[in-house]
Amino acid sequence: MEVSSLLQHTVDEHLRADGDLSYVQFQILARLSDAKDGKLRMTDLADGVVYSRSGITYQAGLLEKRGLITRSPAPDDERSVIVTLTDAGRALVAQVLPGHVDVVRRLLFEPLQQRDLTTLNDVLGRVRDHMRAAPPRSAKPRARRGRTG
Amino acid sequence: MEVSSLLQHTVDEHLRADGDLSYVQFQILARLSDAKDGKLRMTDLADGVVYSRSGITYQAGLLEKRGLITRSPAPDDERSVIVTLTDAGRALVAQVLPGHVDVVRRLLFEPLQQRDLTTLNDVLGRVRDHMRAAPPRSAKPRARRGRTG
DNA sequence: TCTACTTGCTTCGGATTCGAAGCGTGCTGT
DNA sequence: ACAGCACGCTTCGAATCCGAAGCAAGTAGA
Repeated sequence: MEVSSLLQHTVDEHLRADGDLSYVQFQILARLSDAKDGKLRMTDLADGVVYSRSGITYQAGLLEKRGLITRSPAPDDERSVIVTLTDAGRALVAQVLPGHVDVVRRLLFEPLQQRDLTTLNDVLGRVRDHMRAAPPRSAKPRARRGRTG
Repeated sequence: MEVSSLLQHTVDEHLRADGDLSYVQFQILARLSDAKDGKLRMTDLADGVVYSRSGITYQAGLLEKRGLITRSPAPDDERSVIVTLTDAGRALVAQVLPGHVDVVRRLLFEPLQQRDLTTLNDVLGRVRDHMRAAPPRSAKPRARRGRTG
């Protein structure tokens, strides 16, 4: 619980310094950059980044303000919003990505052997399958956030 | 980046439902419960939980309001604040801990073999050492948080 | 068509977080 | 003793996040 937070913090810092992006914003842009045509629905972004829907709305607002993405209604489903990576957005990803990869490599991958990576991948895959098999989605409305004090 | 967040989310939910605690608050209480006499300085808590100092102050305020901890000046250093776990705090940890352990076991440890755990421990230890050896603490004051919009 | 339910997104309110700045306290060198 | 710096904590302002509630669009059944 300390390795992950130091890595997280370092990555955050690099992204902030090198492109004024939060990690979440970077994830969004990266996902778009991977997607066909650089287009995704809001929901797909949210599912990918584990965010709440409202969180994606918030971040998309920020990214749109900066001209890194655009939002437009989907032609086939009037409810959906299609998020599109702009040229500026693509350029920013290209600018930040190498340094990001480098940071992660230096902090996480460098001390590992190929054997470790294989094992890690294996293990994480098993955990993922296990979670998918029995998703603990219950969200009982007990004991809300604010105490009534 | 999905395994960890689902685990995190599930753990959060359990702690909230079972003791109205955030994960961070649980970490603080657990750390105190491990400490000798149930006493720690604010700084030691912050270092353990990776928090900023101000974050610990905030959470300690909440926990103190609920009577789970107390804060008192350190006898040997007038600057320090000693956080002490109250009986109520200790009781709450005892109430929440079994379920917490159970959640983590079911989600994370169950699908793993003993061999995996050994490897994971090994690998994480190596990463940790690597990070400690070359701590990337720089915090350049470039590109602050708020854009001047 | 009308109703009820589902889906996709946004708005709103509140909680949590961080960093910078501030304030005492402790330490060191002169 | 005094100046200067380091340390420990809190306060403050702003950013980021989530869940509940709301709204619009789609879907299924009578």
